[in-house]
Amino acid sequence: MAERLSVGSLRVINTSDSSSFPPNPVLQVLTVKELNSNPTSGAPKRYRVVLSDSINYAQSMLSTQLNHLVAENKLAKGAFVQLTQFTVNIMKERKILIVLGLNVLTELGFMEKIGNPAGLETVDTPRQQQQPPVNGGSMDQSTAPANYPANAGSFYGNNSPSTAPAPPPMVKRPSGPNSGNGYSTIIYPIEGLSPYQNKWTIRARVTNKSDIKHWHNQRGEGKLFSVNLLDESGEIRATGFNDQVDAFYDILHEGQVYYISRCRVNIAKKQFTNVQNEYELMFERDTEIKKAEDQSAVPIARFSFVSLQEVGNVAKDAVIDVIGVLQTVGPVQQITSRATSRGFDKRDITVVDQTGFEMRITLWGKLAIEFSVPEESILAFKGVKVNDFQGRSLSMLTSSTMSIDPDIQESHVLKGWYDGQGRGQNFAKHSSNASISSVSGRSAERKSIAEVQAEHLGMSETPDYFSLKGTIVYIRKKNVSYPACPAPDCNKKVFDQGGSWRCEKCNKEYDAPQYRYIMTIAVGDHTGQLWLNVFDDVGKIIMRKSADELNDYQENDENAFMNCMAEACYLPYIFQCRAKQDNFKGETRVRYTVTSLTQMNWQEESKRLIDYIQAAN
DNA sequence: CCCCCCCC
Repeated sequence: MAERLSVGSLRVINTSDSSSFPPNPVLQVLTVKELNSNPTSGAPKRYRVVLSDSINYAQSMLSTQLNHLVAENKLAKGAFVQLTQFTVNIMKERKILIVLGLNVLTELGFMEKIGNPAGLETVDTPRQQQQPPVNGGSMDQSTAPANYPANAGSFYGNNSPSTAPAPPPMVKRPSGPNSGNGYSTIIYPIEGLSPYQNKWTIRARVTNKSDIKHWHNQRGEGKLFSVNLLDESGEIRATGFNDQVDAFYDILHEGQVYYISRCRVNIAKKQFTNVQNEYELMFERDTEIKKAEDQSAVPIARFSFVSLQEVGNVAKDAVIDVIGVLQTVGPVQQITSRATSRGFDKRDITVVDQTGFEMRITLWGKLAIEFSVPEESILAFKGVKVNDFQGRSLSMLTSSTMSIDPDIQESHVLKGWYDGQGRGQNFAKHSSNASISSVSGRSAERKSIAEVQAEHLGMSETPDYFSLKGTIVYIRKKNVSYPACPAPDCNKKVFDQGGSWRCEKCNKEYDAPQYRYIMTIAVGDHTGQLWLNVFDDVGKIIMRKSADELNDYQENDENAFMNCMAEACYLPYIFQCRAKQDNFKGETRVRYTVTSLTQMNWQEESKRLIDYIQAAN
C-alpha cells in the first residue's frame, strides 16, 4: 500500500503555492479526533484528522459535510484517503489543511502507520501566502454522499433531518448566477472561505439583516447594512456600503437562501463580530446575489448556548447565546445615555434554566416596546452582550436576535424540565455573591494559596471571596456524599428507617434518598495546598456523575469507585471560593467552600500571565 | 469605510 501514498506531498503543500500542489494526494489517516464543542450547542461536530504521507504528517480539519464518513467508520485510523479538494489556512499560527472533499480508498482497507512520519515545522507564513483551493480533477459524483445524517439534524428548523439531503461538498451549480461564464461552478462551504480565493459561490441563508445605518465621522460619511449568512458548515457576516446598499438591501430578505459570489473576504475584527468566523464578507460592485429556487437543506439558525450558570464565569463584554424560560416581564422604561444624552427605551425581562439560575436580559428600542411574549415561553438569544452590573446581566445588541419557542432540541429539553420541576423552583442570581465582591470593585480576585493564607482571608466577620487556579491533588473518600431529601430545594439529610428514609424537615418518608455531594478536596498550586469543601453542583462537575451514581459504586463496586476518584484527580480548574469563619468543637477555624468551578481556558490564562508580566515591568 | 448599543 505504501506505494500508493503521495510520498512527500505534505511538505510540498506546506511550503509551496497552490500552483505546485500535488493534485490528488493519497494520504494515510493517523488519527481522527472530535474537537471539543459545547454539547448543548446546535453546532455540528467537527473533526480534526492527522494525515500522513509516510514522511510527514499534518493536521487537517474536515469540512462538516464529510462528517458522515467518520460516523460510518470509513474515515478512521489507518484508512487511506485521496484528497479531491483542499485548501490551506493559517489557524493560530499554524498551517492547517482544510479538507473540502476526499475519497476514502476503501479497497486499501486499514493499515498500521506506514513509515515514521515527522511533524512539519511551524511556518510563520504571512496570511498573504494562504493558498487558493485546489480542485483535484473532476469531482467523481459517485463519491458525493447521498445524505448527511451527521449534519442534518443539528440545526434549528431542519424539519426532516433524516430524509433531507444536505448539498454535497461540491456540486455543479444547477442555476447559479455565474453558470456558463467560466467562473466558479462549485458551491463553497462558508467555512472554506478565505481572503485569497475569490472564485467561489456560497449558498447561504440570511439569518439576520440589519437596518440601513448612516454614519458620519472624521473619515467621512456613508451608509451600510449587514447580514448574517449561514450554511451547513458555518456562518459569516457580510456588509454592504453605499452603492451596495442600493444594489442589495432590497434583494436580501431575512430567512431566505441565496447564491452569493464575488465578495471581498476580509479579516473579521473579532471584537465586533457576533458570528463565529475568522473572516467577513464585503459586497462589491461586481458581487452577484441570486435567490435560490430551492430554499431547503440550509439551516435556519445556529446557536452555541452558554448555560445561565456558566454566564457567571464568562468575561464581561463577551457576546454569547443563551436559552431560557421567560419568568418576568418588566415595564418599558426610558433612560438617557450618559455619553450622548440621547433617550432610549428599554425593558428588562428575566429567564431561568435547568442550572437553577435566573438571568436578567435587557431589550432595547422597538423590540422592548413591542415585546408581548407570554410568560413561560422559551426564548433563545443569539449574540447578547454580557454585562457585569450586580454580578451578571445580559443586554441585547442591534445584532442580537431573539427566537420565541424555537423548534430546537434545547428548547424542548428546557420545556420538559420546566413543566416537570422547574416551575415554582427558586432560582439563584449571579448578583447575590457578586454584590459582595463588587465592594472590591470587580469579581472575586485571583489569589494564590499562599496569598489566601497570608491575607487571612475568611478570618473577619464577613466572608471573603477569591478565585484560585489549582489542581485537585486529593479527594477524601470518607463522606463523599450524604443521603438527602429528594423533595425539591429541601436537601436536608434523611435517615434510614429500614426500607424508607425520613426527612425531619418535610416530616415525610421517602422510598429512596437523593445523594448529594459534600466532598472535601485538596487543591494545590505552586505556593501550597488548601482543603476545600465542595457541594453538590460542583461535585457533579468534578466527578462527572451524580452523587447517587457514585454512591452506588462506592457500595457495590469498589474498583469503579476508586477509578472515578482517580480520574477526577490531577485536573486543573479555576475555583471560585468563599472563605468564612465557623466554630467547630469550640474552635474557630476558616472553611473554604467552592461556590463554582470553571474549566481551564488556557488562552485566557496565558493572557492573564502576559498582563501580569507586563504590569511588573 | 461600521464597530455606538445606552440606565441602574
